[in-house]
Amino acid sequence: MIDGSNEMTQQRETGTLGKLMVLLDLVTHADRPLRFTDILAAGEQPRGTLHRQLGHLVEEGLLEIDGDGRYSPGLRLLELASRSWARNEFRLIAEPHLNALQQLTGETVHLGVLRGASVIYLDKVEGRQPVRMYSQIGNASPVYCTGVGKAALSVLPDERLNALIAEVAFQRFTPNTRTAEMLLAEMEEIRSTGAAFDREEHEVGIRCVAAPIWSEDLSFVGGVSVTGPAYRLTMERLNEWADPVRQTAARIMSGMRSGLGPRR
Amino acid sequence: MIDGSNEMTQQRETGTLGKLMVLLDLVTHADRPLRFTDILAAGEQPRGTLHRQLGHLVEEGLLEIDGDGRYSPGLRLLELASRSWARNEFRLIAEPHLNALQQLTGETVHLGVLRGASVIYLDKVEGRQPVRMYSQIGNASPVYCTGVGKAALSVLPDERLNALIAEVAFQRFTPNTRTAEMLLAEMEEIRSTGAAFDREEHEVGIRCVAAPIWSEDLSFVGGVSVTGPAYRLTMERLNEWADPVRQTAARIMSGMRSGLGPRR
DNA sequence: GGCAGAAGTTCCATTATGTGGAACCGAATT
DNA sequence: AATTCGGTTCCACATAATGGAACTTCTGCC
Repeated sequence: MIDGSNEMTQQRETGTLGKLMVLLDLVTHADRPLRFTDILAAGEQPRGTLHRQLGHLVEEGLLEIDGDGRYSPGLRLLELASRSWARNEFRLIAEPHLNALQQLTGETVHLGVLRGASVIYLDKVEGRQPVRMYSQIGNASPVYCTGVGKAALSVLPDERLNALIAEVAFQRFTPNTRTAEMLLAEMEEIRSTGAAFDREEHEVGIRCVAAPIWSEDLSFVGGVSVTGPAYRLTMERLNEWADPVRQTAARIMSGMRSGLGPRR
Repeated sequence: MIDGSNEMTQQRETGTLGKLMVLLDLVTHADRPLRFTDILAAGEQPRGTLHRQLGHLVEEGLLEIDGDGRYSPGLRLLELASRSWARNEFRLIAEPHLNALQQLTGETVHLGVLRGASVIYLDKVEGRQPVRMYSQIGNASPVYCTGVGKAALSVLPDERLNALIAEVAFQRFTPNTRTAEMLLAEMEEIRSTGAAFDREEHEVGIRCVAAPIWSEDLSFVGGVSVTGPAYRLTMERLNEWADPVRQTAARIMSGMRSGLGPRR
């Protein structure tokens, strides 16, 4: 595995499971239930094979099929994830600190983890909003345009950083979205200050300040952030909050070391 | 497949996937990260086999392994579930009605679906409390001691009802928890009134009233409920709310029929 | 420090499982 | 009645999973 050029060598090394996961991804990523033919057309597998594979996934509850033969994600996924979330050590350690940060700032606080080239949100604490919106938890967002993502990148060694950036397709979400070059340039600043800003780079009108969280061996990299509407979160305000955010990150890391965190 | 006695015939019919799911379940159900040996001791597979299987699951992100070689559920599960939840048709249809019911009662409203002998909570709307998403969502509870569960059972044909009850191991959570016989006896009442009560049967001090929701072909069975502390939810209060709960269920069903629901 | 035992990893001949082309079915469509 | 389309079933074949055993790496423990 320590062959310098690890380019795209890792394609499909999980045998049967890999093929099934491709299907699962296909169905969960679709914005509507898919018919057998739709999936067949995706070209992954021949008819007979596909039919059996889908059958197995349905049997296990990972997919569901309705009367019209349309496939959607199954409840089993929720069940598995629920447990996975409830018992996640990192999240449990972070929870009280996130709450404290929310109280202090009054804005929404996020906890995220780097996974491949995406940030997965592990937790979210909002104020008293009566209206609950899209939960966000479990949601995967691109690294390069989220505070947590940029913060996480900043602690990676150059080698891993470059490898990761190389495999990302940069998409322009707002006029402020970073390109690969801009992102790399920004790393220096983030490394020295220990805080990353999202200046409406993912969504117009949304700003955020984030700090990285990482395990010693970098097997684990993530971050914590405060997010809010630009009209409330002026840049001065964001700067003010950089410090509490960094402190929160520091406390979580200290909890990980002393606690049950991913240690060696 | 149409062999009248479909008893326990369905064991392990999903080949390789089935074996992997057993492992996934094992790890997600454990209350701590498991070592290789722990899983080996569960006796499912011989060493070599198990090693490769775990490797594949880790590779796909369904499991994670820390520096100490301890396995826990992976982030990929959250990612998959998040999408599955966000786009769930049934949940989307129900959402506004759940909110309305919450407003009306001021108590916590749940939306659940029957899956095997468990109720999986699909959504939860609480009052002003900072919403902890996933606190309950995806959670699997026994059918026989939750309002939603009992409501759901009441719309099943006797045959399916009996089969289901036969395979459940009844556990006594509180002095009020129903036995199989009591549950069956109660069905008559629930069927005629269209409402099911949980009179502190799952947790002491918690009551709830629920109404069933089902698709015509019964491919889908669930329910909606209002839950709260016994001191606020007196039995008279619960009776008062039976009607709005039934109405909410009716509205959701009507939404399913006209909307994109699981129709034929 | 070195030894013993346990925990974890790798190997590879065997075989069970998944594969996929082709035939089949049934319900819409013309 | 004939045709197409979406879905399901079948079965000889190839591939991927299996699992026993050998090997390596970690842990104390003396």
